[in-house]
Amino acid sequence: MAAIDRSLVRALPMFEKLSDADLDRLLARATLRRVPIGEAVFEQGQKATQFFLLLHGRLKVTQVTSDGQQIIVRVVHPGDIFGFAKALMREDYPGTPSAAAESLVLCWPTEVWGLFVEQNPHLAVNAMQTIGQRLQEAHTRIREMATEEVERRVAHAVLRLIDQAGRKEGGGIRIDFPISRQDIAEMTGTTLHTVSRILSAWEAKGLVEGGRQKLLVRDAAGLATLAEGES
Amino acid sequence: MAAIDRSLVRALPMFEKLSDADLDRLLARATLRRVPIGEAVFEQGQKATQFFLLLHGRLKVTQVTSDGQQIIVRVVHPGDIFGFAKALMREDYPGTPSAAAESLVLCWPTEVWGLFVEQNPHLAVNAMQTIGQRLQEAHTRIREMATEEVERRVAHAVLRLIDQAGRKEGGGIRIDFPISRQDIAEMTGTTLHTVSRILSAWEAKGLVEGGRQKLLVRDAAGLATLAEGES
DNA sequence: CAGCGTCTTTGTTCTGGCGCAAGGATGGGA
DNA sequence: TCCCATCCTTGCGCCAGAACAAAGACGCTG
Repeated sequence: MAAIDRSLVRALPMFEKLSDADLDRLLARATLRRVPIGEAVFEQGQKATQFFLLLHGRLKVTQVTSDGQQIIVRVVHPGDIFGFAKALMREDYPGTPSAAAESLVLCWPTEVWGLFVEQNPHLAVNAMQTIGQRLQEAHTRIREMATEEVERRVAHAVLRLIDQAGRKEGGGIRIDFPISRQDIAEMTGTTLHTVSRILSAWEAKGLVEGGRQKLLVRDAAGLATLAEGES
Repeated sequence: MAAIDRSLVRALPMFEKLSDADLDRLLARATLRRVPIGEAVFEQGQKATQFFLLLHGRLKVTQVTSDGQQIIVRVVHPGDIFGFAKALMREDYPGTPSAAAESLVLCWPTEVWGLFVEQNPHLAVNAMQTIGQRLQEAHTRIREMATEEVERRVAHAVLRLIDQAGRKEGGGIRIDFPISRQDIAEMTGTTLHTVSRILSAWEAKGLVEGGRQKLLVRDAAGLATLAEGES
């Protein structure tokens, strides 16, 4: 399993209250895995045998419908745990997380989840809060999809992205991993064509600056205004 | 706080592994509240001071957008816990649960949540599974809203309803609480007009039977076929 | 640096379902 | 019993955005 970078793990809020001994015990059960761009950590429908923690990189979790349509359910950022289906009483993984950027993942066998939570109550509480936040986010998205039109949904999605994965750059905020129009379309329930048109319009207004698999937000405030309604 | 019907509580899966003594300790901190039709247990945005368990009846949880649009985020069924925002690190309630049918609710102050989980690990695990299931459901809904057209979404929503709140009745399955076209519209992200049209069409095909705030599903299988695609 | 696959842009056509409008049914309350 | 508040149905016009189509642009590979 090679050397697991303890400082990376230590820095995560989820583990900050853990004793060194407990942390070591956890890490002893873990394996480290490098995931190159495009590769999946596991596949939707596969039996859940492990759960994971993203140390570095970026994953997009997709679900495929029976008729082949694909959507992006969420984006996994460094420090997030994912794939803990077993803890939720599921036998299989509900989605496929694939690497949008070169990623580094910690893997534990599902049996360790018990250790994870029993031995250390914060972790359980923390995990619950995490899921709780995701639930909120999901509800927000449902509300957006139900009530807002496409342009506002895209604006919201982009704002969320720069919030979660924004890096300051001369004259704006860049989304810090490769993301295509298609991806944004799958996050907002529309088509890449429509997204492209919208981004072009925004670029003309000086709100953003596009590029192949790139997006730089020039005027986050303007975008927020747009997202909130009155265009 | 009057007499809390212990048999009602005992029957819930969430508490089945709890000792009588522990159960009593929990119930000692609870208050019982009757919620008449149309009334809200609490309001969206209100500070979270309590969490709840629905003993009897039916609640629909709505969220209102800044521009006044309303959607139904979920339906609370007997045995479900709800409004535990504090456990998820939120200060306020994210939605408004109002009674679709005369309801009976157990209320605990948020401080008791600690007791709830620490004293009894199953409860924590159970709560987490519950949230996990909701998260799944939410993702399913997101996927549906993103990829399916209105008729299929409505079909899915109705199927979920008869699954969660169906009561057998001569020649079909009835949704066991008052539900309007408007409600279904708010669950599927459409308008009551469209829902009405769809239900009329279904009625003509012999799939369902409508009525004021009523819905009887005559042919669940047919509906399922419709929901899955090939019309 | 030429070739190719992937990603993006932009135009045109077409349609699901929303907005608007009007009328009809149902049940509860006085 | 009648009235009134809700709730439901149905018709019609319109438009956001999907579907279809076809070029362009970028960047990687050999």
